Amino acid sequence: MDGNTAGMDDESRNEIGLNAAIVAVTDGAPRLLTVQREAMATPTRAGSLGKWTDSHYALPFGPFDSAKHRTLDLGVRRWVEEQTGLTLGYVEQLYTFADRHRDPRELAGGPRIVSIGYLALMREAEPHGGAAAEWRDWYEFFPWEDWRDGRPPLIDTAIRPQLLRWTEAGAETAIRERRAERVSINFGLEDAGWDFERVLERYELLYEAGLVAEAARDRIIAQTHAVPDAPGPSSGGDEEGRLAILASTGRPLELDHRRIMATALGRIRGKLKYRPVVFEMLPEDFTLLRLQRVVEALSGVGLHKQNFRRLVINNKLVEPTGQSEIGPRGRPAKLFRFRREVLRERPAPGVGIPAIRIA
Amino acid sequence: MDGNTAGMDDESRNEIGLNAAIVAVTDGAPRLLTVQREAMATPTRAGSLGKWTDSHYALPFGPFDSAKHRTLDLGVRRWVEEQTGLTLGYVEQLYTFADRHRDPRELAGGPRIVSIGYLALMREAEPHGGAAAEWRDWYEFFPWEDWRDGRPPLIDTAIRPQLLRWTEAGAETAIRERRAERVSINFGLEDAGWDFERVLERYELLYEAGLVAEAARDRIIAQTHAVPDAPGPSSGGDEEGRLAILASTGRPLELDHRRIMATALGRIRGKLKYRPVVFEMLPEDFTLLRLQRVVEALSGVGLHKQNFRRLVINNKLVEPTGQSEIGPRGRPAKLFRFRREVLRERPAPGVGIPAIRIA
DNA sequence: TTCACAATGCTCATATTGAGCATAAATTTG
DNA sequence: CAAATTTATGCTCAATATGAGCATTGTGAA
Repeated sequence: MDGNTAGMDDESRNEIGLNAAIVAVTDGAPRLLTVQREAMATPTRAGSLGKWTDSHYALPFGPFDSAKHRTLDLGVRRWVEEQTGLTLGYVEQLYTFADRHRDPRELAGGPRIVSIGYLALMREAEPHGGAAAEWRDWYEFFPWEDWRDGRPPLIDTAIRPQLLRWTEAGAETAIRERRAERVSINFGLEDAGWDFERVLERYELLYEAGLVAEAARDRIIAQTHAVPDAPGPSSGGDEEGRLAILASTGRPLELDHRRIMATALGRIRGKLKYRPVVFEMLPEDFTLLRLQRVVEALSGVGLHKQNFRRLVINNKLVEPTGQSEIGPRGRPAKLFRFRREVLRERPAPGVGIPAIRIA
Repeated sequence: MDGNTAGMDDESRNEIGLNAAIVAVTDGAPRLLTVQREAMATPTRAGSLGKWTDSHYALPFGPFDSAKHRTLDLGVRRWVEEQTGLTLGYVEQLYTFADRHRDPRELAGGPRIVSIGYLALMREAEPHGGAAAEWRDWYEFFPWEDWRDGRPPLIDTAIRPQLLRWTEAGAETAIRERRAERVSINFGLEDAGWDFERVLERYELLYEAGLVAEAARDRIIAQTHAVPDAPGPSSGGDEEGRLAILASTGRPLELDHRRIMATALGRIRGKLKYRPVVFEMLPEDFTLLRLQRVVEALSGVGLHKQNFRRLVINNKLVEPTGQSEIGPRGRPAKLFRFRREVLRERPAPGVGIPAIRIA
């Protein structure tokens, strides 16, 4: 170790990509801002990835440019603005990925990409930028994460069986046990054990088990380019069945963008509980039901209306504006606004999502 | 946006530094692993930084090398092993910083450094590596974060007065209001409002207000090198008083390492509550008091013994081993071990630190 | 008027949490 | 050796918080 950094050789210089998972909720639907991309430079055998083959959605992204960008998040803001015309408000860094053999650009022979993910929360607004920006329901990408109407059946019909098969296909006992434990923790049978924040862990498990389209994609690219030491055709199990379920494990995104999105989803769900981030996604005034719908959309669970209302009011997170909103039916709902003062009064104000209890 | 990345010019290539905040607890003292460094390449006017002038501690760190390192955290593990001889167990990524004008190497005319921070948790063990590795009590670096014996007096005697002075020195009303709010949220008067997780926010506030040694250091370096557009001598206020308190705002670290450490501390404190990470820092068997001391050391608060015990036992986080440990005095304490099964049973098992309540 | 439909208000049983008092099992002291 | 001291552990009680429902109140529509 030599104190100054002048001695760094070229190997230690890297390309840094900035990626933004931009999220909003409209009418109770959680949405992600995607940009449509012309067929990427990454070759895939057409049709081999099932019904999502033609889905070339990506997050807004671009390289970090230290000459132009004073900080990382200013870089993100700039790229997003260029690509979608949106000016971001609340922005938060998620995670930096740089795994070898997980990026199609690298697999295709390019340099290693260091990929920094960002989360941005938006009030609903139409994108009006260049690259065909478009909002899409985010449970399209993570169908197993939406529990608002109870446990999604596809977990037990499609995902678990394949995961168990993968578990058994492990070469050694130790590996099988380790896999079994991960499956049990992340996709366990009892609803009480489902941890809504482990979105990334679940996605990673599916990727490793070869059950999401990106895994198949990366494998194919690696084979095409004969990348040494790359993920081979995954260990054992029937390739047939595995490919068959790709269609039910959601829509893929370009590059490692679904991984970034998984990180984003997990982060939001966690943060919701102890920081008043929801209000970044609501208009100044809102009804309590509207607030509840946003929380439900993000957290993926349905909530008890009266108790939710009691919670936010007792915790003094909101205050009535005095006005009401007349709906198409039913009693008019009072309007509320966020009480910014809580930030000063309480350490960790959030809209606590009640845990599903163990019996 | 052009789909492939071949068009990236040199500006978008960056140096990436990997930094590890390695933490352990010994006898109730939370400790950070530091390496001693020969005088850094960054010139500082000797003596100008008060009593910490001669303190050249740093975190173990080194550049990310995409040829040698398969993933970022493998890179971290490698550097730490080389520099301290320690093999890391639990490792978690914290944050990636790349602000212009916050790194002495860049201020001194070098390229922009992208700095990725990692947190590692260790069981107590002696470092036996090269670079004079050494454990140091981490509240040396953050004296205002240790509330185990109540609110640290230096908050009100030294820090707040200076922060308030800084607040009033704001050029415009809007700036002053904004500063006042941040001070109130982060260093508020009522204990109930103290959020133990906002360690980074507090450190950043002190940095911006010029109240930590690193801020003075960066300012001096920037002036020495006549960096354009760099943080000038901070706005208004008496430079005297500000410099005077540097001695009481803790020991500095090289580069941006105290910032990384602040991130680490905040992260641990948050995670403690909902993931059983403490057990990474304890031996296989331990007494409940030992467990409690570790939690207290990390979280910075004293806990009610009986209630703490009830909490961990009722939540089935631990199980008795059947054995006891005979201490120098008093009734022997039963030994317990971590019940790994909770990971499968409950979504977010942790040792909940009771919040300080609002009246 | 009477309905259907939401929003709001309230109650009740069941945890969970905050504070202490009380007891048990060693060691040290007189 | 008995009493005091020290630490671990057990238990109780009041105050809150949470989970589930039933009840009531405004509105527009039939």
